[in-house]
Amino acid sequence: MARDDAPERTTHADKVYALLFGQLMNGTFDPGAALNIPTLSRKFEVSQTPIREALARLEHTGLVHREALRGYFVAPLFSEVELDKLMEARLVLEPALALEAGRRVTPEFLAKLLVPIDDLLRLSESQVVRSFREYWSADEDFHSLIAEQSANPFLEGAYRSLGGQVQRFRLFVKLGSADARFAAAEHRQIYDAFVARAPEAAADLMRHHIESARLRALSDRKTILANE
Amino acid sequence: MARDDAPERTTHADKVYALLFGQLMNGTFDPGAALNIPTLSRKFEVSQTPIREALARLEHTGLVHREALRGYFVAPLFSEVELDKLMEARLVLEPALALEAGRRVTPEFLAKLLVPIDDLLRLSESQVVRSFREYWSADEDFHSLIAEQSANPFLEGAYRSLGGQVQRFRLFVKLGSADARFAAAEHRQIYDAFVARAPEAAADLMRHHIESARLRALSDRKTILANE
DNA sequence: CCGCCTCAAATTGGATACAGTATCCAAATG
DNA sequence: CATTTGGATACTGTATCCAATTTGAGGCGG
Repeated sequence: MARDDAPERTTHADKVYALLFGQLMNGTFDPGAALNIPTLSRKFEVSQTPIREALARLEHTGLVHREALRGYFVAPLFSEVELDKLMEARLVLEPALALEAGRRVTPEFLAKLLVPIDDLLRLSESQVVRSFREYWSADEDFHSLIAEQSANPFLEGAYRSLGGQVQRFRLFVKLGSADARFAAAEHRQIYDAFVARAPEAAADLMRHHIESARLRALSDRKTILANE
Repeated sequence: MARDDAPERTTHADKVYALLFGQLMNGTFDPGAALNIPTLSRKFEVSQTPIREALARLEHTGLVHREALRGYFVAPLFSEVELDKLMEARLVLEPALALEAGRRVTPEFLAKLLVPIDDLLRLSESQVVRSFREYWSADEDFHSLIAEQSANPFLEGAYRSLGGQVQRFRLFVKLGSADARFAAAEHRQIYDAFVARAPEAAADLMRHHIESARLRALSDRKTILANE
């Protein structure tokens, strides 16, 4: 009994999944907070069944975790150690993704890749204070497009299995616009390597980019006390 | 430490998950077969809700996939191309896991690792024809223990995101006992590198092991026509 | 070949059973 | 008299079931 009887191609469970995903990304919920099903059911005005399914599917993103017979909870924030281990994992995966993507460069890929690069550059040069989400969205798009272009679903899947974690990182680290400028420049160098059809160079530059990001993250790290 | 002294507390959803997982691993279902919820509900004698939850959780293993408004299906078998890409992904992840594990070698780790190594060796020398599952279980345990010892939950998670895929591979490739002998020997070499506290050597040997396995898989490859 | 009809299956809504937790009251203790 | 403690009770939330609704697919007649 949907109140908007438009021809929906999406199920309630899909909509709840998307809504919760967005809210978790935006930090709407406190880390560790309980996600109890009857409350969410009332909040989203659907019954408990689609909520339950959406939560089950969110579990593998790392944004939500489940304790048997206790329910679902928002994943806790990262410790410094975890942050470091995440970056180490990215250091393993992303150069390999860049290498494979570099072997499959197409004009369309280059065109699509330019969008998040320019976005990040523009944001970093803007005097206006922007939300973290904008920076991260541009950064994430860049890395995500490369993962896609690797043409290896398993490698891409392994990268995406870190995806939710990467976003939780977003809530823990304050990225200054100076950092964003560095990142934008590094993205551009990787792009240039793609243009030059130099996969190994792209992989090396990606390794360097992530190592730099890791250092920036560890030095600039601050817990989020104020809101965005 | 919660100990279940009086009532053993497992939910129906957990039991259904474990049962389905085992049956999917054993190839009880045909690839691509529909897994419809009412039928499973009758079969396992529980209602549809725990079935639904178990399937949602199984989706992340790659053993099962879902099409919106059409239901759940057993994942299809691998093509040769996919098999190759899976091995490529393992080639990225597993040397890195071996490297990290090699930096954290403990006597307990070595002791636990010896078990699947010996199992595989014993199986490969046995004259009796054994089921694929036994070979694969020993092989999987070996690699899984190393992933665990890496002490990087993200890297380990990325490896495990391939886990179900690795098992689907099992249904596609016929591993002869000759191959198992090679694998057992290679496992032993990696073990020796761990004993010698030589992480880089362990990583190199792991790379070599997976490359060899890849070649063996591609040359020996046969679709499964007969059962185990 | 096309549209209608029928059926099976997914999806959803709500009700129930059950367990764990918090709360409150009163008796016992210092 | 204040404080603590035992236990009963209310409440919250998960896990489960079942019934109702909606959608998709295939058969049948035009």
